[in-house]
Amino acid sequence: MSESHNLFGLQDLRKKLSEHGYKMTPQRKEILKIFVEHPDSHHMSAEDVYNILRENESEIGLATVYRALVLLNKLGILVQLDFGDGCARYELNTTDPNTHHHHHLICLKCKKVIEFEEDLLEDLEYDIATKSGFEIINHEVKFFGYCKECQAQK
Amino acid sequence: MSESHNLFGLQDLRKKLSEHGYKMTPQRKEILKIFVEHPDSHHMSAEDVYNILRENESEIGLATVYRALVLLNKLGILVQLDFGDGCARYELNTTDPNTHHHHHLICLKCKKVIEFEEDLLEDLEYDIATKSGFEIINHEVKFFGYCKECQAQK
DNA sequence: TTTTCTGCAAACGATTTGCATACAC
DNA sequence: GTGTATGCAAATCGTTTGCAGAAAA
Repeated sequence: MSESHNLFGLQDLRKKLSEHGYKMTPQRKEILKIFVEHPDSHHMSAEDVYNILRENESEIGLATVYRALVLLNKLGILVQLDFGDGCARYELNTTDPNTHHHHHLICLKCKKVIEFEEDLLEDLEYDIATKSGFEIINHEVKFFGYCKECQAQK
Repeated sequence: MSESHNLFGLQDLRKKLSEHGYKMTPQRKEILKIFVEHPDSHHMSAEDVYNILRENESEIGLATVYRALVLLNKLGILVQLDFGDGCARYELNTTDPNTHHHHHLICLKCKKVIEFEEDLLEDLEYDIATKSGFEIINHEVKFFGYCKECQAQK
């Protein structure tokens, strides 16, 4: 199935857009395409996306990129990330609604961001819910430290 | 002992400053005092601190506040926090170096920030260290959801 | 044809910085 | 005295917004 090999294809985009009263435009299409076609270069900022567009001879304006990222995030197609480097970053939302997403290991030296797929926070969340009555929808975990490479040169 | 009742007194400030080649100034003293004297109003932004200063008839400039906060953070006297509300926030560093700090529960509706004192991440950190070779220095955990009060009105 | 979208440039808010003066050491 | 700190205003950076024209539906 095409759906399983490409979770957020353009048909999905069109559907999600019209469901919420938005229109399908070549700009939105192209911006989403960048995320789909760059699965390796995660964590792209608006500026990153804009630069790739300009490399591709695309005439999409920066404001349009910002607006598209906010929208795709609202539609659940992209997830917004914050690594404390002063700009919002995004990645394709590949998690199904029932699972939480991966954690990030941020190297204090080389600023590299490593993904870590594991979620051991269920116990902690249950604990919080019972103790404080807080209903947890999502969580964000960042670990700061030194990656293998930087440990050597420390 | 005065030290136990006031972890970061002015003597500590003076010492930490001179240790690193900085000077003790009335401005830095006064800014730290605000954090010490407002233990309840945590998570203050530069603007918050500046407003309190102006209430106190203090003539300290906003740029000085920013510079002091950055410095006090660097000296380990303050801890910088980020709740995704577009500005850096700070609180007194009351944790000893061997323990991690508390977590934050951020209400998606009223934006309230609740502190949660518990640290069950040791297992997870150990897991990450062994699996990825990443040396963890610190972590930051944020839980997003709905506080008791907002759950009712949802 | 109606409404939303785009691109540009201007506005924005948080933070930083250059510079002359003032102050801590 | 020497070097750092301050205060102000201007600069910066990421992001948002107003508006007139362009393009989906």
